[in-house]
Amino acid sequence: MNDTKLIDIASALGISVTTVSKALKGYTDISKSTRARVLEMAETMNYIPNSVAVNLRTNETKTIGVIIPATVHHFFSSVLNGILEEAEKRGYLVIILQSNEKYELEKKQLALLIQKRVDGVLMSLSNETDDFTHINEAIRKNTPVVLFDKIAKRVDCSKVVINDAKAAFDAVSYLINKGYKKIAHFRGSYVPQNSIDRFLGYKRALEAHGIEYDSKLVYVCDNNTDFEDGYENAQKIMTENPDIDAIFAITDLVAIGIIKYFNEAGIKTPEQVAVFGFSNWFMSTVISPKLTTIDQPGFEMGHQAVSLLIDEIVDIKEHRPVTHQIIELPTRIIERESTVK
Amino acid sequence: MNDTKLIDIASALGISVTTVSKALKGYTDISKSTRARVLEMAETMNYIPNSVAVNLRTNETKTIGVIIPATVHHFFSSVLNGILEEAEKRGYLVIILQSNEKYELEKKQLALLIQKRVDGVLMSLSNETDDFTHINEAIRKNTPVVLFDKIAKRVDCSKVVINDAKAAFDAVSYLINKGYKKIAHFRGSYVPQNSIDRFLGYKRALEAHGIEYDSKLVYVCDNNTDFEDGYENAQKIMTENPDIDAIFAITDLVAIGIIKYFNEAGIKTPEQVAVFGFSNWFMSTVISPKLTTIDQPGFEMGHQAVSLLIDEIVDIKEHRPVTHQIIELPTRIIERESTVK
DNA sequence: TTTAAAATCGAAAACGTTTTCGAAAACTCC
DNA sequence: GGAGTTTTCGAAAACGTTTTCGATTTTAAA
Repeated sequence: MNDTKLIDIASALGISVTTVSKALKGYTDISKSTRARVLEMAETMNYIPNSVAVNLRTNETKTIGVIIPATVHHFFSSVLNGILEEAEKRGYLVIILQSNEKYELEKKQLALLIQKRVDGVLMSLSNETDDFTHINEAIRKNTPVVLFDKIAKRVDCSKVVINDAKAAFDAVSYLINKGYKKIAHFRGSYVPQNSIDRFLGYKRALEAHGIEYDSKLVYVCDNNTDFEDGYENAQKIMTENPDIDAIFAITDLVAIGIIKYFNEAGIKTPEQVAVFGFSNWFMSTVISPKLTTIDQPGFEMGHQAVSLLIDEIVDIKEHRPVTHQIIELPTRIIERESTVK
Repeated sequence: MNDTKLIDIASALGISVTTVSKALKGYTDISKSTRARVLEMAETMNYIPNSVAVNLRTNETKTIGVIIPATVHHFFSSVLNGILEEAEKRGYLVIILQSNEKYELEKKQLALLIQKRVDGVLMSLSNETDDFTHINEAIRKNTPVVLFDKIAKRVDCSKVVINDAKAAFDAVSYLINKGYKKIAHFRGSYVPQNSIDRFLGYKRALEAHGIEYDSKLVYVCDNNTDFEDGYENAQKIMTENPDIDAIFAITDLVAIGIIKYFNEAGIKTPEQVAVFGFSNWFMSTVISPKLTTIDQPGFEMGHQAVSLLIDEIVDIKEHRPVTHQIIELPTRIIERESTVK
């Protein structure tokens, strides 16, 4: 306790706090000799500046807030690692909040972060949010926001995303080119943009290859926390549409649920029905057969998001005009066993 | 921008900032009527207190820091979720830092958190740290620290742990009771307490059941990020000690590496050699055969750690004597396919 | 009507910095 | 030795709150 403050150094040296402060910060109007004395005294007295006081005076906290919609697992885990690494590199701390896919909570948490005076916030939208005034309000108040992964096209800010529609299109085209003909889709819920986009990619790929889209082949998996959804819908589809030969799943998690059911039910993957996942999560290489999937660069996404955000923070601080960027990270198909006969 | 401040409300109402502040905080020496006027004006002017100023004045930040040694994956992911949930419930924000198993980084990050004036810090030690002066220093300066999972017995603070030695003892005893006789152990590196304790539990269980301990049957897996270690050591042990009939692995991750190798090499699990994991991570039920493991309550650990920490924070604030607790969370065996013939 | 008690308010100090601006001291140059 | 420069320093304001303590006003009691 009893941290040493500027005034302690000042009185120990018989000089003013002003001089001490300037000496420590390298102002040029302090003589070499007193600067040296201050530095030494600060060292021996183990001086550590009080960040809160500095924050108040300088009006910046060197802290960014992050709101993620889901529990820290799977994909967000990678993003978070990217965020933490880049933030550390740039000298910022990060406060994490999770909205549990609830709009009201997301709104409250954003307000909390602003109240805490974070310098900026990174967020991925909850499945529920279709009103963006809280975000626009934050931006209007000069707290920069950058959206990642689950974004809103209508919000004017920087974003880092993948092209979900294209990735899905590629995935389904791959399946078609491999000779699969009756391809089902296990989609996510109806609100999130990436769920919509992946569905559209699926649909367009079918149409582009002259396969008629059949709405009976799309099943909804809106539980993001375990693979039960994929498991149960796999069971369902095999009684309702036993003649499918491939499933394109919205996430690796549901894909794994599917494969688990198939394994238990004695349905051969990929011989009888192929399975294609999405995200390239860690366990997609653990399961057997190993899952073909789309590599979604979560770590890189976290990196870029932080980078954009901090760039914008300093632009604002230096009164430069801010320009919003939309970074689209490349995805690629990771071919493994679940689609290769 | 241009947040409204106390003085704005005050001058709008023709009263002093003191009165406004008191009215907002419910002081009893403000009349009902002016209090009502202040509240209403604060509402219409959309007043939000400046947390930084409050922090400076009250000398608390309502923020806790968390230092985890490894990337946010697997076990720490669960702990983090528990931390976030409990912290939110108690009105604290959480700043996350990861030390990447480096002592120097851990030390630096702890100093950073203290400089930032967090009210307390939660940490799980890096594999490298065998010097605890940085932690003792933090505690001495009145920043409470609670250790979880990877702790140091010699640091005097609250801790929340599992009994690694007992859990390992139980696991190995279970294997012995199942009739396995030549049981290997894939241990972690030499410094971390839980690695040591699990090894000791293994050794004691053997001895308690009259099986001679053979140091040639313990292999070191010190890479915590993927399952290559388990995979490679599995390969190695089957040439060096092909007659083993069970392996007790320090984590599910290495257990999965083992199973992957066995699956590829055509070694039957558990018929030829059984595999026992540790932690009950998500994918232990994904792999085939499903993994028998020890359930390590990560979420609960996060919960309890935050709870202990915040209790201590308020004890210190109210000048009550602080008492350090050590909470030992129960573990249990989850029997699945990898050990049941 | 006077006095004591209670209710209501505000001035000012404090939290620990940073930064502006002016003053004093030390040089330079003739 | 005096005018002009350059170095070096510090007083004070500011960031936005909270809280102490005294002052004033109102109410109650006598």
